[in-house]
Amino acid sequence: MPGDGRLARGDATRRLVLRRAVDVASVDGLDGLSLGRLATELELSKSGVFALFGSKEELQLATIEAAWEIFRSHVVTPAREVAPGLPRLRAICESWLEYSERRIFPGGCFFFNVGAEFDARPGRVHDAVAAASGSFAAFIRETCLDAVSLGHLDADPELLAFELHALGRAANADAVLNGGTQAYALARRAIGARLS
Amino acid sequence: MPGDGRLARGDATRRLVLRRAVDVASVDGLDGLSLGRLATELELSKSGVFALFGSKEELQLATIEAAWEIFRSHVVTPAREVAPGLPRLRAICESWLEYSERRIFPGGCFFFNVGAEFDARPGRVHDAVAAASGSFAAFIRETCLDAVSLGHLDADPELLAFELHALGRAANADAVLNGGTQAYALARRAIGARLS
DNA sequence: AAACTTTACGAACGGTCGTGCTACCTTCGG
DNA sequence: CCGAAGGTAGCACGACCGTTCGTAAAGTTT
Repeated sequence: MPGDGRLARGDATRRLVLRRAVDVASVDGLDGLSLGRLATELELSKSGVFALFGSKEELQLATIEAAWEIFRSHVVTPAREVAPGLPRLRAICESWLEYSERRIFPGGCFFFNVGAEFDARPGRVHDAVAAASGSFAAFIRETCLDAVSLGHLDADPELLAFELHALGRAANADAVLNGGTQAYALARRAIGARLS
Repeated sequence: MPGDGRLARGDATRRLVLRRAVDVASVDGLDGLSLGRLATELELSKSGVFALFGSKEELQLATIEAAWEIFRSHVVTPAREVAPGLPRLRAICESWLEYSERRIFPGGCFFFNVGAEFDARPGRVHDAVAAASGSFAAFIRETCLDAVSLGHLDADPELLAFELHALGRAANADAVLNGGTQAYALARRAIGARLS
């Protein structure tokens, strides 16, 4: 598509940079991101990449937003199409485990990694990560509440949500750190026992 | 104490540097460690700190080892003094939660943070982190196995160990990221339900 | 007392970082 | 058809990075 005017408007380049940025950040962290590295790998100029975002922090924030869109499209949106309550809860857990296991981000769950990276640092990046993470936790919690109030389950919704979220993240952590898929099998067994 | 020969032998300086290094790394990661920063904060010369370790990677490995010693003294050793089986299992969980909650490392659990940081990167640092993390996981697993074979509990030991480890790490992650102590309360409830 | 090792320092290296500034070039509005 | 707007590149900056080298003390050994 030569002469595409929209390319000049930069949205395409922005997307190109961000697609690479989320992958890099999922492995090396948001601090591991560097303008120069992105520019070299994508055969752009460092100043061009810089001008697209204005500062490194803005690049980090844009990367979080881009990762959040990808996360939602793989985990949240599919689950929302399933009937509320227990079926949706099962769908959340399964799509999340697949999202981690299939390495949608090469370093495993993006938000697990950057959450651990910025958990104890103040600033806008921390807040953005916490907001995204908290938003997904709230989604699990609400679905647990639905499942209980619909009579699908007998449990404390908040406690159940904490447990399910914990099991998924532990599977991601163990699998990425040690390799193999055994952690996912353990998580599926534990989740299944809780959602029987 | 002027004229203390052992001080000159550098072990004291090494300890001084490592004590600061584990704290810095628990917040900013092992990549966030820098020779210059450590030297400035401790009022030493950068080359002096460098000479103590020989390379940045060696500093990172030494930092992991120092953190592991601290971790063991706060979590593993106290639990080992408790009777095997269920009592020891309870002790592990409680001492680990206290270790996280009391911020023995200012950024929360050291191995949670550096585990997430290096999970998807190859190299000696990754291997050292995985070894430490795996060693503690094995300790939990063995204690679960004892508890079951002693008749204290009826459960799949491996699954139980995975669940307990997951709950603790999730409490650490949520508490450090969002502040507050609610996550620890949730974890204690979930653990208590599993160890009844 | 002389020889040697260890500890720590200061200066400097090549490199990369994030960030400006300037200029080119394409696209778009009047 | 022209001028404004904006994406992109080139270049330079100051700061910090890990690393190396030479050197001055201090401690240990002989």
